[in-house]
Amino acid sequence: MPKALLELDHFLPYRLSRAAEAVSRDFATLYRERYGMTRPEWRVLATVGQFGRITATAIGRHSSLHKTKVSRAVVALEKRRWISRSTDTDDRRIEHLTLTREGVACYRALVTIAKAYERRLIAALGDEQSAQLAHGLDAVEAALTIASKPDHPTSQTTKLPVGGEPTGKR
Amino acid sequence: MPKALLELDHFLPYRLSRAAEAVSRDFATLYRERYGMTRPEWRVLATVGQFGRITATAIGRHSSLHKTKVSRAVVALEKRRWISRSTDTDDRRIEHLTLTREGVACYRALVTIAKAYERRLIAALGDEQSAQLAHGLDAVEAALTIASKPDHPTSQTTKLPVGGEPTGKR
DNA sequence: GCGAATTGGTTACAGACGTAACCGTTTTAT
DNA sequence: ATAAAACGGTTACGTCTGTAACCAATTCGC
Repeated sequence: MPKALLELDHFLPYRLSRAAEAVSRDFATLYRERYGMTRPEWRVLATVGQFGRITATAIGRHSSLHKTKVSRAVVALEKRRWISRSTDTDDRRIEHLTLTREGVACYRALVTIAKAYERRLIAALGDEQSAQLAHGLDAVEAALTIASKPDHPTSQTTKLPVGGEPTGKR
Repeated sequence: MPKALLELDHFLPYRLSRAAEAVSRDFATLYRERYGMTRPEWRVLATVGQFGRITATAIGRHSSLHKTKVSRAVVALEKRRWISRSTDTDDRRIEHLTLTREGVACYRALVTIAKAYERRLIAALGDEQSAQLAHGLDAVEAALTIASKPDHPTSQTTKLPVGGEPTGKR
């Protein structure tokens, strides 16, 4: 019978969550202090910036954000005049989003900040460990990032296949 | 001049956050469906289970949970009669937390589930990549997990030291 | 062509969150 | 000895979150 004890600080999901949170929080201060942006807003801006012209659902798919988060972030960014909408002419449900001139300026600044941060992070980790981390993350994504239930909350992540049964439950 | 574009899906903090979220969410279904527990409750239970007798602040420190989350989770777990409190006799501010009999039973079941999940996860990643991931996470923790401001929100994580200037970079 | 189902996007609501303020207790400094 | 500071823990409050319900526009099935 296996040890009835779990050391939380060696437990992979916990460690992953913990590390991600620490990095996220650290990085977030950079755009929060400077631009008063929230995490979803940063992601949406980054995604619109990356694609130039994109719809809300595509943003959600690409940035792993729940549709309501995207919707709210878009409203906020629109209010700041960083992005603007234009309804599609063929399908009037669709709204295309683009950066305004100010939006582009802000995006450029944020990209610079983001890249600088990533460089610093990688430097702090060391090239060796950074590469290992990247590989590990690749594997995680491969293991449970699949186009699953079309409606699922954050979409595109699946459960790990269940092999052996822990309890007598079925 | 560096490319004014950031590919979000190659951006390390994003990838880390995404992977962590996917795993967390996947794992969470296991204790949520079975026991109707929230993430903070799971962490608190796991921590009390691991240490046997522990205070609320120590739980927060050890499980990277904000003190209010710990407080609320403890209330919830107490209501389910899975943990119980006892005020310290020497210092009446301190409350020691322990698992009740039912709490222990539940903890044991959850540990089994957790370990099984971790095994499945590691199997899905492959031993090689799992090890790399673990090393990468070690590095992240080393890079920004330091006993910092005593009051800081989630405590014990620091900012990355700011070194060179982004603009004038070679 | 027309009702049912689907889709893009927003919103109402209830719960979860973090900040800050707080209470009672202990420690520190004088 | 006592006032101030520190500490363990809870709570009030405004914000953020996800679920589900919703609206309008489009597509599907027949």
